[in-house]
Amino acid sequence: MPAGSDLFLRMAWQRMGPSIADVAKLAGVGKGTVSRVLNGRPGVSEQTAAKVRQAIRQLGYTPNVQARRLAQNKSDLICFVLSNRDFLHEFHSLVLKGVESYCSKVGRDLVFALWRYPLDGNLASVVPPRIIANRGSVDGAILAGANHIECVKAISKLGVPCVAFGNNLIGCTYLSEVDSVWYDEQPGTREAIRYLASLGHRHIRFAANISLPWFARNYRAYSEAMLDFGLAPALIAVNDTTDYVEIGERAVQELLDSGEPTTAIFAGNDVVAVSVIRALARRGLKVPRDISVVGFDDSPRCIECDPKLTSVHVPKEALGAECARFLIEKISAPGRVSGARVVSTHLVVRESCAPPRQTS
Amino acid sequence: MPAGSDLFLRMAWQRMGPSIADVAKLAGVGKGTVSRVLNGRPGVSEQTAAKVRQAIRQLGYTPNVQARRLAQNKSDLICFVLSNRDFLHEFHSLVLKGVESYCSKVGRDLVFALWRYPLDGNLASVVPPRIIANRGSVDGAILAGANHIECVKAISKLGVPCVAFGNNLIGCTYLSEVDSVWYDEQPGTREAIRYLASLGHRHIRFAANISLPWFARNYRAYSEAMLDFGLAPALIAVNDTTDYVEIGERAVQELLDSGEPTTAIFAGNDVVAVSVIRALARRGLKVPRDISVVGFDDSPRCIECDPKLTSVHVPKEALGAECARFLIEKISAPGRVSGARVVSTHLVVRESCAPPRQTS
DNA sequence: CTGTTAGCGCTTTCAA
DNA sequence: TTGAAAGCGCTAACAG
Repeated sequence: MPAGSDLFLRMAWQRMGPSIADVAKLAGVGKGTVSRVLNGRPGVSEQTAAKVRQAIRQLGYTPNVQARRLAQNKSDLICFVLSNRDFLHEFHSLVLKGVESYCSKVGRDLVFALWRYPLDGNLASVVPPRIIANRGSVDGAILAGANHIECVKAISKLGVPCVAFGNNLIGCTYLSEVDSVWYDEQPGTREAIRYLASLGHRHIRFAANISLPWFARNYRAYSEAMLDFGLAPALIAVNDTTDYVEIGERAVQELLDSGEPTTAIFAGNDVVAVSVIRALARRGLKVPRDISVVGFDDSPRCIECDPKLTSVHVPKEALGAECARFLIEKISAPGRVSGARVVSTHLVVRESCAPPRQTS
Repeated sequence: MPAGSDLFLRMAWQRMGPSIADVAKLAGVGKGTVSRVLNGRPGVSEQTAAKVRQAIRQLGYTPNVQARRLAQNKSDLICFVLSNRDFLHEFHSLVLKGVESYCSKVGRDLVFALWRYPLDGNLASVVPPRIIANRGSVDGAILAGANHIECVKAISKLGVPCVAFGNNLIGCTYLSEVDSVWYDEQPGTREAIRYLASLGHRHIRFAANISLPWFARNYRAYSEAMLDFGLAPALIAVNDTTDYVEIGERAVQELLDSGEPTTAIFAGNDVVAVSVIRALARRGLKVPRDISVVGFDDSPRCIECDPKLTSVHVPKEALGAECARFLIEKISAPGRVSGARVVSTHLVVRESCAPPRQTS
């Protein structure tokens, strides 16, 4: 690689702009001084600082990020890892948005990576995303999507600071098993049950595949809330498929077959809820006239369907922002922060619930 | 910063792993040789290569990306810029997925950035995303979302290789005005019209806000196809709102108010189409019995609604992959490739169309 | 085939 | 308050 301390030559040789040395020479100061000005560090007289700034402007100088990163041994890059998801659905899109906002506010950039591996907890064949494995590539990682807890631990052990999205963790037995951010399904679920009860409902059933941990957590919150209001929890389990639309359809079928009295259905999430409403409609049952439905997530489809869906709101952007904040704290104070952080949920009332039909 | 050529000291001092020098010393070779082995460059005997690999394994060495980037003056990073969008909707999620697949296949990582600016073409107050402006941060950029053509040109002029998503470009007068990738609405639109015509439809109306360039392009494709099939194009324009749901509702209202004979509606996109179906249903009109509807995009909601929506498929992942391929070609052969690239569209038939109702 | 050396552009002592 | 100089870890040209 040619040396070329001459600015013009270097520019001609490759699109490599002026360097700090060029600025220093033009301003008639040392490189160190330019660096100090650049980083707003104290100990430079206003007079020289002005000279330096003038030179910077004149040359159209911008610092070379790579060089700075090498010298400081950091990257200012955060990696957003989406694990075991086909693509960014609305939920994680909004989480990503929250992460992005926070990062750009604190001057960090965001690397996006997908990661796929079998979720059975067998780490033997799992390799971390290349960008994480490459030392120095990123300062830390946010593990979103669905992760197995052992994989999160493995990344941590690599020495990469990381924070995981809690609710989709597989094999996690307690909140703070790894550094993570969760949404707390309890407050919103409680509100939903209270709301349905106040409408007069007593037979509220929960529909989902509770072999999936996030649905299992929702179900637990539902059960506790039901008991607190003196109602009997009842589950419509469709545990042999992970296709949300199918879960909804099959739940309705099972419900009607069983003949159990039911005036409201609490769906595991909005997709299931919408599917339930459609399946009900196909059988001539109208929501909320004949039966009430509440969803979970508060996704955009809540207002795109008819009737508009009452749903438990999950603050996805706040969740993302919290992940980013937590991670950056970990990065800047290694070993000083850890545990789980939680954001709350609440009910958003729309049109899909009504008092139970009087069965005279 | 302490020197520390001693491995142990350096590791204790900071989590900075072994360097190429440590490997060289352990293997009893020079740094250059290690570098050659690392990069699979020829000119190393298998014997020494084995020694080096052994040393690498023994030390658990991984190359420092930043140092390599500085030395080679490149970042191996591609920036995916989402412009003027609140967040990643399904469409761009899939584009991003396509970009990610391609990039990870060729060993490049992906930086995600949001960019907001007024779309009126007034560049005065527009600043490029920081990551783009920072020299050396990324090797190139994919400009997705909705961009004003002048902003794309401005980024190019910065010396950053870039490729834009064409269909959402504002102020673009011809395909190859900037390096871009487009989906071609013609083939799919033509198929849709042919299909409706073969079903017996003659009164097919297009519903959208054609002040939005993407809808305008769809409308033009629709018009041409109609004329080719000897049919008269007819537009239901709702040009005073950009809310797709509202466009659908208002289009139906306008259609019914006008009393014009209409047996099929070609919606500007799927959201408009679904909204049209719902608005129709509220007025007692059933799709496809009373009227046929076709959408555009082929988004996931096509199979989540009832009836399932017949729609023109846009190959979003392929589009993203093409953006990435194009950009990487530009990066590796500066000035040698340019222009516009196009991916095709096709019709996906589902349940929302039927022969027109016999109005006896 | 291989070791040595001179950078890449920036930060950070250290001495003045 | 400042300049000089020694790195950061790697690549690439050059000499052997």
